[in-house]
Amino acid sequence: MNEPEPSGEKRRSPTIIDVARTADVAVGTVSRYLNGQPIRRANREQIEQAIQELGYKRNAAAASIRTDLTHIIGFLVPRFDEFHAQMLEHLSNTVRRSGRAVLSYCHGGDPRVIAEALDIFAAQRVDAIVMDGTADVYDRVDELLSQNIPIIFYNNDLRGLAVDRVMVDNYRASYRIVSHLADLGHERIGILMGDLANSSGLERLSGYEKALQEKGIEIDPALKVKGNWTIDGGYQATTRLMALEQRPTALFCANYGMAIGAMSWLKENGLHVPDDISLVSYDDVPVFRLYESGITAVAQPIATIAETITDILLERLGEPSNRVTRSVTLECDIILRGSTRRVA
Amino acid sequence: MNEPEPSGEKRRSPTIIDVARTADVAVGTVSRYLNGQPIRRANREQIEQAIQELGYKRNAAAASIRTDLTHIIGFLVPRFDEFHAQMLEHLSNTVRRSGRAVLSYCHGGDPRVIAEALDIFAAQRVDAIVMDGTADVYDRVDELLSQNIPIIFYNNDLRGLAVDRVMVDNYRASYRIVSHLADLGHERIGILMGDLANSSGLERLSGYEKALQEKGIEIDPALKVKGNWTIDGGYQATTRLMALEQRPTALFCANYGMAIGAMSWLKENGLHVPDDISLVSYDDVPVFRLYESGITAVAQPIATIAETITDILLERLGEPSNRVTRSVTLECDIILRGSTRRVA
DNA sequence: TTGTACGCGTTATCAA
DNA sequence: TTGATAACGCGTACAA
Repeated sequence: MNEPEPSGEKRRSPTIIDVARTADVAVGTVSRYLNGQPIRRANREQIEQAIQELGYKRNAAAASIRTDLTHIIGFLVPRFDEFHAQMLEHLSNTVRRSGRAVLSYCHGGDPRVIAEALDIFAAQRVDAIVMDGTADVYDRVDELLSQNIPIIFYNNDLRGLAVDRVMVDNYRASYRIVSHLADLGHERIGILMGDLANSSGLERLSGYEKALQEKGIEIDPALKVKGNWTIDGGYQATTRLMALEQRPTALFCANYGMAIGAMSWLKENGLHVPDDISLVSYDDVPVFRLYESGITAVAQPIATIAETITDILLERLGEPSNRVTRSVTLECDIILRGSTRRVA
Repeated sequence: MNEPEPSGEKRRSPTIIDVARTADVAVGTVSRYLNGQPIRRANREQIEQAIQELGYKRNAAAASIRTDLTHIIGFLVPRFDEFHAQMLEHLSNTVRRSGRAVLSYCHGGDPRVIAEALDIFAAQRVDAIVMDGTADVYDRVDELLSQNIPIIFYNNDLRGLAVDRVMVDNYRASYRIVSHLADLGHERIGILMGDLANSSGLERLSGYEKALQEKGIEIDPALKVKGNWTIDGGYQATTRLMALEQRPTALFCANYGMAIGAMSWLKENGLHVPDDISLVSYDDVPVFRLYESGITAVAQPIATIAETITDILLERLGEPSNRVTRSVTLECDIILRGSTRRVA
């Protein structure tokens, strides 16, 4: 349509052919140099000089078309909250050591965006996909798997798929932290639940219920309120819990966002932690050391999760494909601070 | 080396040729279909069925080798703290609307990693790069620019490069919030500075100084302490400030991380905000509503920053390259809460 | 509108 | 080791 703009137009990058010509060697030799294979010393120097001179940069797309390797890892999460952002940072750093980069996508819970993300990952031919497992992806993940793209679930699981998994023991950590509340004499413990379509949401609830059962505390359905992982949800949930005839004396927030929401409500209504109500949360963040007398929380081993994911990734990408999936479950720490108190 | 594993091997994905053969049309027709160009109705149906049947996914690398367009945006930041994580989330969502995805890299302040990231972006032939400007990149950015890769700086600037810029008015926001402290009668106001190699670090300091000058308050060098943007740095800086003979009566933390560090120190030492000391911070986060009586803070317009970046990006990628760079500076809001009080 | 054939920048093969 | 050349999957002139 337009006549070719001689200046300004995206200038053709120099190619391996240009390098070969400038260095006066064959393209095959340059390719071998680029891939770290041994070549004659004199040629190496010629090539290095030519690359420098031309400002040559290998075209990864052209390479991947032959090798079927892009050195890109797809990373799919619902949102970049504290937890997922930290995961991305750690994951970026661990996969970087093997020369890979992370293509991230954030779906906000929208199934269409999830499908879109997986399509893009497929089109980009990412070497592997790391994702927060969620119910809406079953078919598409299965499809990707059949094309032999390694997939690793973390945070939330989805049974029945031949993927690798790196999870934390949500059940046990919740059980422990709620037991702690019960040990302090709390019998009316409210839970701000995440989405129960997520395995972590379900497991954190189960741990809560188990702890109560074990102490012989009746489980009151009115004390189980959905907060949908968000600040707003946590706020609403707290509103409902505190409107009960028999208010809870302690709150278990199943993630950081909902804890913020709960604390907002409490603050607005002049209630203090732990004097007026005890509060514990999943996910430990730096501010939890600061708020009131400190918030007792479950600390997920984020660095270890990222390292484990990367280990599995490298193993998968190294070996000729091995269909035995790995499943790792890591323990969380309970960080005791001052947000709980004993009740009669 | 290994004999070819017939099963398990990364199965060849179906190609456009397979689709053409299955649909009994020519590859050109399929290609036109994929790119939304008009084709005969009967063929369209054949093709759609073939794609479905084969599970065909276009190979983006092969396409990009021809079009020089990858639909990938490179995103380079020092770390994924609250601010940058929110930026990534917003940026992901805005560029998604034009079918693009974000390849992110996190350099942790290491110049070698920065160089590595830019190399990878160049090799991947990203359509554009969005990055936090920093001094260590001058030459490499210039090189990228000469290859006509659009680059947009945000958060921190670096003069003398033909890049687009989306910044906030750090100077003015700092000036306003420090003036607020001065208006309340504070004369010894400590500043926890970020890295002065960053333009935002420098500008926030300048705004602080300007506010003091204007009120006729002498600038005491002892009240200006480096915190290097981190929690630890903020903690250390506060330690030094509070060890002064004449302690500050107010603290201006130049970012969220350092504010957390400062608040940690204050808490450990039994000082309350604002009764014992006033505190304001750059970067607004949800928890600032909660801490003590709320933290007065500068709120950056993150959504608008991301939208502006995307607008510029789309304009750049649309037009035949236009060398006039754009530079946008956005205003920040000052959110007044309860972390300051009047002094004699 | 459709089909053919070539080119894009790399890697991989094979003979030298 | 090296050079020559055939793939790789897709876009796109060009002729039909």
